[in-house]
Amino acid sequence: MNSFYITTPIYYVNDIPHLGTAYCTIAADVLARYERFLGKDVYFLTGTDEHGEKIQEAAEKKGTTPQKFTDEVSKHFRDTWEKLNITFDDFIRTTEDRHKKTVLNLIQKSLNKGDIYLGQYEGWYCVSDETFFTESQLVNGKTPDGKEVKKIKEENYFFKLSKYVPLLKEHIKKNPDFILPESKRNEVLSFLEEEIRDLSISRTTFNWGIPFPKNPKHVIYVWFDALTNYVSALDPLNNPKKFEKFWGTEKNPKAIHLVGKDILRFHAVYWPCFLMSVGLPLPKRIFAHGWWTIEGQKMSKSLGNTIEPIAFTEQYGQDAFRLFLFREFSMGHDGDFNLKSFKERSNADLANNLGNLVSRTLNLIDKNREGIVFDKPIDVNSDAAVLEIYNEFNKLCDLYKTTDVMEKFEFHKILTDVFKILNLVNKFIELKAPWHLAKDATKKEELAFVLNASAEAIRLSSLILSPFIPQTVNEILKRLGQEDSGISALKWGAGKKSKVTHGAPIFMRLQ
RNA sequence: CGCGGGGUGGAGCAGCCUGGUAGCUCGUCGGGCUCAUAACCCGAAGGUCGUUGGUUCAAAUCCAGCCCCCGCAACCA
Repeated sequence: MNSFYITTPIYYVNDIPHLGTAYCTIAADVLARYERFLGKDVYFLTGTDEHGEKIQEAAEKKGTTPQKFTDEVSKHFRDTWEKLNITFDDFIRTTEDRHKKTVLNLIQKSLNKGDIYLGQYEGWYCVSDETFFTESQLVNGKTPDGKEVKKIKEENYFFKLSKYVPLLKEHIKKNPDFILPESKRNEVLSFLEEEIRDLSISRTTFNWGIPFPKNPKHVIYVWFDALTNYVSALDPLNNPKKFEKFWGTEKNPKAIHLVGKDILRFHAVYWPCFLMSVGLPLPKRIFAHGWWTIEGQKMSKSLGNTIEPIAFTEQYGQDAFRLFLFREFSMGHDGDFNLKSFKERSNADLANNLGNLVSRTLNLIDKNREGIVFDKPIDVNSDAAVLEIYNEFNKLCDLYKTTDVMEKFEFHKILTDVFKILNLVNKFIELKAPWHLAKDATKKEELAFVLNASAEAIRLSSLILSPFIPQTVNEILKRLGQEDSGISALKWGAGKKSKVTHGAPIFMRLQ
């Protein structure tokens, strides 16, 4: 079945959307748009994580109920993604019925299997910080900043994580692309070499959450609750067909989880073990992306240096923002977000290279060929420069279509190549000087050839760029009189005869 | 011996897995073009790819040691 499932983490509602969450969500959006372009049936899931002690406290502070509080923040996330043109197919909230029911169902399965037991959680509690510390976090028997701690015992449910670790190790070793990038995979494997303790999966210290089956004194803690969203969104209880279609099978898993590096362990260790316990296939891939600093500094609320995605894109444009995120750094590494690089990158790629190429080409077609384009086949073998462009495109299209590069989030590889080709086209125009050809009545054929070839190169580049800069690409295709007809149009010569519209610059330089 | 990431021309990055002309953007200097968004094109200067040693006909790329920088309490992707 030609289906595809991509997820972002569900974002915790004690914060609002910022550069980090936008980065992750946009990356998932790029992949979702790409897969749709290939013609697949795509399910793109994002959402919000709404339970837990912090939410309960935050609601109390604001003098409201947790439900009202989460309704508000969750809506803010949803609105933000909609304004950013994120093409998510579903938005799950952990406070929804479909989610709660699925969580309870999976917990019950795990209970039935004997993988969950009631035990004692022991930890060092600091009253003034209201926080638990592990033995290794303590400094001279006190918190890192020197406060008193006391030992506390709490009754918790535990999940037999250790039981599944050997199976998980085997799975990771057998499937080199299960956890990516490779450095993160190694990190997980080395973590699994350590002694893994069973995981505490319930709490009795707060009640904003899903009550534990037959023991409502306990609330299901974040692991079993939040992670399960990836399954509950597909509503396996009510819609098993949908679930199978997008979750896939053991032999053909579908889910790609995109996560931040900070939550990799939960996704790469806890989540697969839960799935094994309840007898569901594992996801196809877990990809951990890096973090952004802002103007060289760590992003933090206290510094007040967070980037607010709506305000930023309203000022500088969504496409410039999207492109920068994936062009400047490779995913999986950390990067720095600074305005100077952002503007340089946008001007170099979007205004000077792509935008100006579109301008000069459309203008020449408009003035010298009555706006007619793609009226004759382009014989690529008749000209060395066009042949080079053609060959580069074939290589790139092959790479693009395999899905291997895109599904490993190696976006920068594709982007580097596209802009290299666009640069070749600028060189080609310079070499042929169509503005001279236009003055010579005997060179009409050659002029047609040059302009058709340039337009074709622009058309193909646009299609490849469409997941990354969808608005700009829409406009370019519109001006070229072409429709985005998907993968079938992604081959040299597929441009349809039409009349171009030569409008204002497609992308202005940023000052 | 804690863990992880990184050290590539002035700045920021790619290349490293699958050894074999060191590439991209910006910046600097000189030139060209005039269709186009002060854009576009050409040329030049600038790197012993952190360091030492090893493997190899050949190493930025593989192996070993060393040095330096960053992250590893919380908010947080």
